[in-house]
Amino acid sequence: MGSDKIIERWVPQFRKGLLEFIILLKLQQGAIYGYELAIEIKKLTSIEVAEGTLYPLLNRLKRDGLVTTEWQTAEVGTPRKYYKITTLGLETLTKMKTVWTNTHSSILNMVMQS
Amino acid sequence: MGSDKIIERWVPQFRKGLLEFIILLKLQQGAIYGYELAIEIKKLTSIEVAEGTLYPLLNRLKRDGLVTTEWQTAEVGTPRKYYKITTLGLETLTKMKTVWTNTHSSILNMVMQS
DNA sequence: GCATAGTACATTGTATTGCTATGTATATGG
DNA sequence: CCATATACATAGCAATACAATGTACTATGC
Repeated sequence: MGSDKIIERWVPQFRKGLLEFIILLKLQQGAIYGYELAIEIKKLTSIEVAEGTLYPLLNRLKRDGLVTTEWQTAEVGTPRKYYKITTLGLETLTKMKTVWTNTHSSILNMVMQS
Repeated sequence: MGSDKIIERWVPQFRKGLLEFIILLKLQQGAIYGYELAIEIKKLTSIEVAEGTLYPLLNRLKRDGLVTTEWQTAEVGTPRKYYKITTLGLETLTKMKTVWTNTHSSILNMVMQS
């Protein structure tokens, strides 16, 4: 098996948890609805989030109180469910940033040593 | 539920996949056995790897041809199984470094914007 | 009118994988 | 002897990314 195949299997695993972090980062900039969020994430990180990944994840964030939701209907178009980050979400995000920063510097050290 | 509790649940998810990357990074510096590897990872990254996590993971890496193993017996002490990175492992590691770097810069951009 | 593509949300089932718990065996210090 | 540390290993559980599928509305071209 080539390394490409291995990477292909690894990347989704690598993303686990990371997606939650990325979504909260994006939500920090303002409320957004699911479909737009998927497009934004792809634009910003080149990560293609499947809808079967995104919606359950957003529901988990809501269940845990990190986001709230609000339906918005317009005269035209399908109703959109907007997600907004809560105080708890912002608190959590701050801690995630710390974990990310620490992990990054550890890994950077290991890369340097090699 | 407080943000600490949420982070506690998030961190293991965040590590998924990352562990493989960290292990290959360490192995790049030379062969090492499982028990020592766990201690090294904790020292380098503050990540406490449970043995029930580490050994299955090392076996996966072996199954996929990223590492080879060799038993080494000494006059005293328990025999140790040394893990050595293969060419395929080094190839894979290079690609993982790229993914890591790209992801990091994307996230950095999102952090900046906020 | 109507077909096609796009927008928007949602669920089910599967595979992967980190972790807890547990087990085996050897070595060492009190 | 008995606790602790070293060293490897497996079984079962829980979390989660993803593919596949479904519903419903809108926009565009013909």
